[in-house]
Amino acid sequence: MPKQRDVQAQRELLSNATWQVLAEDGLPGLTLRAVAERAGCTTGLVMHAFPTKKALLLHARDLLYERTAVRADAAEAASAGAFGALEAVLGQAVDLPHGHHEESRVWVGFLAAALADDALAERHRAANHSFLARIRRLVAACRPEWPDERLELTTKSLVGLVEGLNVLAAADPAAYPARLQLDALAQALAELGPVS
Amino acid sequence: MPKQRDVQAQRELLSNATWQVLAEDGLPGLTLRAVAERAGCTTGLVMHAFPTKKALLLHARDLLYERTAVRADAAEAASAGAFGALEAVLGQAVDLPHGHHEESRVWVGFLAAALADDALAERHRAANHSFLARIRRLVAACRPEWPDERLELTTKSLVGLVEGLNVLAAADPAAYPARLQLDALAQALAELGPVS
DNA sequence: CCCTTTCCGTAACAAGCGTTACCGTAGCAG
DNA sequence: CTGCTACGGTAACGCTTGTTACGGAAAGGG
Repeated sequence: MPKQRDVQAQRELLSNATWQVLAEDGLPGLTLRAVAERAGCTTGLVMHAFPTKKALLLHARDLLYERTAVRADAAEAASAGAFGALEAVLGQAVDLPHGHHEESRVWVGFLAAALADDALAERHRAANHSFLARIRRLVAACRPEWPDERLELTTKSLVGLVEGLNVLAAADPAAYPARLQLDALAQALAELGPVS
Repeated sequence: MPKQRDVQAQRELLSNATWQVLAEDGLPGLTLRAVAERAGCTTGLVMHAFPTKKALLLHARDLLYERTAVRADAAEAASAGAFGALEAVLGQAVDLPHGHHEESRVWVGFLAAALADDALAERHRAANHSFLARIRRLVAACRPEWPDERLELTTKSLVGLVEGLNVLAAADPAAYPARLQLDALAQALAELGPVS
């Protein structure tokens, strides 16, 4: 039983390197050699941890979704009441404590890649549907009397606003600072507040 | 005075081909050969019309901005009153009569490219600032009594919502149909309606 | 009708890509 | 300490990329 490795740890390391390259150099700069260099290894290791570049991208995309889901769970659990949870979950989506713009840039990169790759597109849709379901559940808890149609409209409006602000901030941080994003979110949430 | 060509018409043709390739094959498929094939010529013509690939992308980006500005002007001119103009301009941004998803895909592609290219990023910012100024002017006409801060917040919220819905619809058309986008826009515009 | 001059398709270039094959090597079993 | 085996770095492969150089063709002036 000679040398053994931790395949899962390697994949996580490489996925993290993928994010960093994607955030810094964008989609055209996302090459296996750049990822390997960022991870401190060579393409040999990358191709032993993943069969192909697409597999690496899919794993990195899945890991991004898992981490955002964990963060949203934490934000929701740390809040009191449905409205507070809604504020917390959406708020952390537009104002991450660390590396916010970086994550938005990564998100845009994956989105652009998904427009040309069905597998990536499906992961994007799954992640977005999961996020939509979470927000819809919280909105329904705030306004139990609302019919399904209004629930869906408000949910998708909130998600659209948050993702739109993130996307615009990624390309123009000066025009969309964190404070403005939070204010915009608060204004959008006004109709859902506990005191109607 | 031998053979002469219409350089401007060639550039427009190639920029249109660039959009089509970008919409269909995404950013990774945007190669000079693909653009040339789509335009019905060879790379020779492309490199004679533009000195480099980046120049082609910049021209295509500028042309996209000009056309959206023309459409917005037309929508604004055809409307009665500031609120009607606001509805028309934002409405045509989320529900284009022809090739809506295609244009959103192109927009996402240029955005992703801009994250790695300063020149493209500056064009994106300029276009977005122009759109912001237009919306802000119309919002101000609807609510002259509002202070600058609220004007800016509402303007950027509206633009964020519209662009967010467009981006999400580009990757998941089934979840964000045109009707839902228009309803979401109408809800966001409710506070600006002529009858308060 | 010819000639000149511009245009543009052809084909090659170097560089970089994802991927593959190979072999030195590092680490555990005995 | 020795030997075996999975690991991973090296280097090459074929392909595609953006870009360049060149030559045939086409069109307007004399």
